Amino acid sequence: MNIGTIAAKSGVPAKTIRYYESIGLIPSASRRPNGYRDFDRDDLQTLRFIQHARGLGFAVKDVADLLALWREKKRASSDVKALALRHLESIDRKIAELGTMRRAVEHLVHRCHGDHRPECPILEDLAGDLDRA
Amino acid sequence: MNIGTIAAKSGVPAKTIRYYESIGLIPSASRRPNGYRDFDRDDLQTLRFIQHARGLGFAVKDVADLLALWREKKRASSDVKALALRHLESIDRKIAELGTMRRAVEHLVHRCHGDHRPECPILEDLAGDLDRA
DNA sequence: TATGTGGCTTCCAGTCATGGGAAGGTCAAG
DNA sequence: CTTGACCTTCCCATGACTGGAAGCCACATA
Repeated sequence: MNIGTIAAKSGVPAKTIRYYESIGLIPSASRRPNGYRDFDRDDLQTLRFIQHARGLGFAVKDVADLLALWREKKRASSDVKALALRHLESIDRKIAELGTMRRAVEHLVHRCHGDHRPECPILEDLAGDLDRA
Repeated sequence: MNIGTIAAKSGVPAKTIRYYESIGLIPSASRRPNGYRDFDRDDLQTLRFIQHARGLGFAVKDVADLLALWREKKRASSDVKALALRHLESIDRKIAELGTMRRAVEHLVHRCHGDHRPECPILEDLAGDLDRA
């Protein structure tokens, strides 16, 4: 299977597959006599695994750990769960941060008339009071 | 005012201030005979403005636009509001995306026993069914 | 057989918003 | 006079790719 084929089947762009190979996330694909990479069904399954994990927001480093766990038949599911829980917490932190921003921005937006006049509470708030802090 | 002083007063690290100067977000600071940058109260106000806007999640490019609007006395507040609304929408998109991830990850976490055994629904789900798609 | 098109290869650079650290000049205190 | 805390410029690294150049390879058509 050429890289373009496995890219289409896995949803991972060819460019990204080469990148994953270069950082060691996936093993180096075997080569045909003409130098082209040659992928098989195992590679496809690995790339789909990666694609799913990335889609859930796992960092590439975490995906590497998940792949190792996946291949390790003597793994403890607690290790997988711990990794996923850490990820869940990091998602929650990001959501909380965005929520704080969202409320602040929305508050500003609501106070701004949004017409042809220059007066704007958004800019006034951003400017703040020079003698305040 | 030396860069370290304005860094402390604005909350923007000295390193970042030099970077902002290099990309033209702030004007080039004047220099003392010894080559040190010399900042004044206007610079401090500008950096505080930037710091607030960045804290609300505005991209540096957007901050540049906000700064231009701030300095433009003949601005229309509708331009400021439009920019803020676009930002609000981008925040909402990110929150929605993270929310989707959160639900999926949480679902997996709940189904995983998390003990010494290797069976793990998280890995099974990530692996998917090779003959499915 | 020549030519075109598309796929494959490697390598370099850019993205975004910094942070780290090296090499070297400056300044105030002890 | 030497320390230590500043300041300067410069280049490299981050994360996770993406774009593009230069050049080979494969196959279909004229």
